Amino acid sequence: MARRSAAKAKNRSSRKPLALGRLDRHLGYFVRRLQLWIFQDFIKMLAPMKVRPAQYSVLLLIEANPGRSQSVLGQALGIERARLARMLHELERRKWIARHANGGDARAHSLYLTGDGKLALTRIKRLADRHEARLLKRLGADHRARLLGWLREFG
Amino acid sequence: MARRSAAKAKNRSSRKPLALGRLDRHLGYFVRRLQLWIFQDFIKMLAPMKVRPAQYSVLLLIEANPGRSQSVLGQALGIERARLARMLHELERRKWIARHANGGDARAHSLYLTGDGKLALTRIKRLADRHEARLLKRLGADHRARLLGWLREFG
DNA sequence: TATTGTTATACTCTATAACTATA
DNA sequence: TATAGTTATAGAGTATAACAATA
Repeated sequence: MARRSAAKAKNRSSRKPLALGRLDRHLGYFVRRLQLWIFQDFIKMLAPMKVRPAQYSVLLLIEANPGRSQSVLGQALGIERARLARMLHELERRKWIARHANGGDARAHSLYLTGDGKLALTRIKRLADRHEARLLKRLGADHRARLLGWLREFG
Repeated sequence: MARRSAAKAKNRSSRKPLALGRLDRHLGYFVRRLQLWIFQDFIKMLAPMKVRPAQYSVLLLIEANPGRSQSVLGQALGIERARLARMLHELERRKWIARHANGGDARAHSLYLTGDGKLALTRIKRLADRHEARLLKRLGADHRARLLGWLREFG
């Protein structure tokens, strides 16, 4: 039988499940696994808009805080300023954000969403909601709420 | 006064704390922040041995499951086989692991720690313990234990 | 035909350093 | 002197594809 020989072949290389060893005691290992699952699901669900998690967080923060500078934004999100500069160029190329002169400081740029950006963000949020719903289903409402509460405290 | 003018300069660009907007409702955002904190602390504490989180997880899994193949190891850790091949070359170069012929399958390599590798892993574990202690202090014993329990369920 | 391990490429992200123009 | 933004480079990690040897 094909099924039996496939099972046999598999047995040769992965007979027993692997022991985690000390990894089982490391919070970082499990946090990383959850984070990977979430980001991969996010990227998959947001694929129609080609938006990655970091870009999404930048768009949301500009929406909630229009007119602020790159350095402030980068600090809030923990994105290095060199990386943020390139990311904003990409978002500008897509006509989703605009950089204007900052009244008080000629070195700084004030960041805003464009009309296109606001429109795109509406669609992006709908896709992000779907992702969040899948996560909720995976974790359960109770777990999710308590996890969120604790992690907010940590940050 | 220097202090006052510095404060004034700061006020111009970061007067108010930033609003998180919808980010505050996304579990992924907070999971990512915790994961970043943990990995950065891990890398800092393990700097004397120049070991990164992924390498550490590979060493622990080889220790707990000697003789298994690369493909099995990679699947267990979610590391892509091409990436794992390069990582194992690096660990082999440092004389921490060895690849032997696998009895049943001439395509596969069986992975083992060398004597050097076991010795190094002893020191690595001590540093990893310090990292875990710092995390425990940061989170609190209660939070940590409950988080670990929940995240284990998820994986 | 499928799998194991390898090499190669492209892209994202992190971490630096160096540069300019302001402050 | 220090800061805001830019450019460049190096390294890690992810995602593919293609390949040789073997199953």
